[in-house]
Amino acid sequence: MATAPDPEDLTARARIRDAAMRHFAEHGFERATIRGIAETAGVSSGLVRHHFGSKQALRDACDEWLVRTIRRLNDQAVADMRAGEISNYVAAARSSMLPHSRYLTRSLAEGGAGVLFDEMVGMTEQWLADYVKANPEASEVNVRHWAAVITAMALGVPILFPHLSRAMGVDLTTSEGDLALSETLLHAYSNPLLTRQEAAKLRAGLAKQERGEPR
Amino acid sequence: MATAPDPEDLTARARIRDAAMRHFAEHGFERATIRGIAETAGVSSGLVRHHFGSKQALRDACDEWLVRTIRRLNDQAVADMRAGEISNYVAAARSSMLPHSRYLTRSLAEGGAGVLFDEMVGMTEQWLADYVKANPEASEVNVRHWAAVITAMALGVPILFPHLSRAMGVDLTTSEGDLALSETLLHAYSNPLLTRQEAAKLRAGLAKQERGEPR
DNA sequence: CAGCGTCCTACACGTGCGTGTAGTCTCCTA
DNA sequence: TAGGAGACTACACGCACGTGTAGGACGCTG
Repeated sequence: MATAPDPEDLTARARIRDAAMRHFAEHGFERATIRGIAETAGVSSGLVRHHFGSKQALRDACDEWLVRTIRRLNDQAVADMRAGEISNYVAAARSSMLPHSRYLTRSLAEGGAGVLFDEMVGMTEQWLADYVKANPEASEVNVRHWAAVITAMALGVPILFPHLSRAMGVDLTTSEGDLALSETLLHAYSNPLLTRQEAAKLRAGLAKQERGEPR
Repeated sequence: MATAPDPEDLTARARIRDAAMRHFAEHGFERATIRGIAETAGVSSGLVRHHFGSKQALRDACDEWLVRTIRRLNDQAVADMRAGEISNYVAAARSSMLPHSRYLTRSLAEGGAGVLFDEMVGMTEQWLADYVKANPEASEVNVRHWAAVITAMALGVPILFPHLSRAMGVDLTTSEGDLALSETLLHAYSNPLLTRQEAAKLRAGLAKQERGEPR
């Protein structure tokens, strides 16, 4: 289960990248410094520049590496699931994302990691295609739009993790907190806030407003 | 309907605060500069320091002003709704938030504006209390937790606005985009992704895992 | 009018940053 | 063994930033 490090790892380049991901995750891109990253990696700041050229390029390299890593983990999880070796795809995806979630959410919130967002939307879209097949009454919507909105909403949770933790009154980094969050998420995903009738009514209101009704 | 500016407005202090909100919203706290804010406000950079003391204090003042403003608009919307003058509370809240949404979402994503987040959770919690009264079958969850999660998820949409816009293939800043987003949101809020049976099953799995099952 | 507080500007200071440059060391290859 | 490329360091540059300081302009109060 231990994620085998890339063969190219253990090199200074890999150490720099790992350190950069930690610093970007913890302090954000702006506050993170090349000198700090270099120190964490145990190299000189010049070497960072030698390997990556610029701070922005270092960030791009981190994004790209994360895309590759998550894609690999996802492919493996899908294969495991196909082989019947694993039952809970969501849990697998979650555990593969978790070590990088802080980096990922920061990058997303800062407007980066677009490729990853799109990829997640794509995965969700595939998932929803099956869902719509089983629930034809939900097919009145553009599935890609739906997938994008669901993805954005789902990402709101890790992005606002500190706020959420405080508002819930539970430290979400503990296992109790994780359990409480998981239960709440299951509840949220299984309890619609609007009935289909209410939604239809509001949708009609939207259309009317669109036709020129003042707000 | 035009929001009357505070009497203290039009002063240099107010102009600085407005400019700061624009810069923080557009560039984020780190990238925004006091000199740039001062230029936008048409004053010297020293005056910014004179009125607010430091960059962080300026940010705090912006947060505080936004809390006051949104609270005022919300109270007014509630009053209007009680008086039967307005039908759609969501639309009212949305339009009152919209001008500040970029500032708000950036601040939230950067870990700030905690007071506002908590306040939104509180509003959602009140709303959910009514909901649970009407739907007693949904009462097995901690309502505060539920409110916090819903709030975080709902905020994921504006926080990831650019990503969402790109993934949907629609410019969400246009009225067509706004309509598409609204319809998708109504769909998302009225179509649960899990049945209550599925959720119960997964919840049982969670409990089992908690009791020591290896992942 | 004198005094004073407030609003406001101009300008300098120190710092930490990303970046640039020159040079050393190590290892591989011909 | 010569040489050359890549890995790596030390160090300096220049700049933009937040912050500090000195002082002017205005208006109010005695």
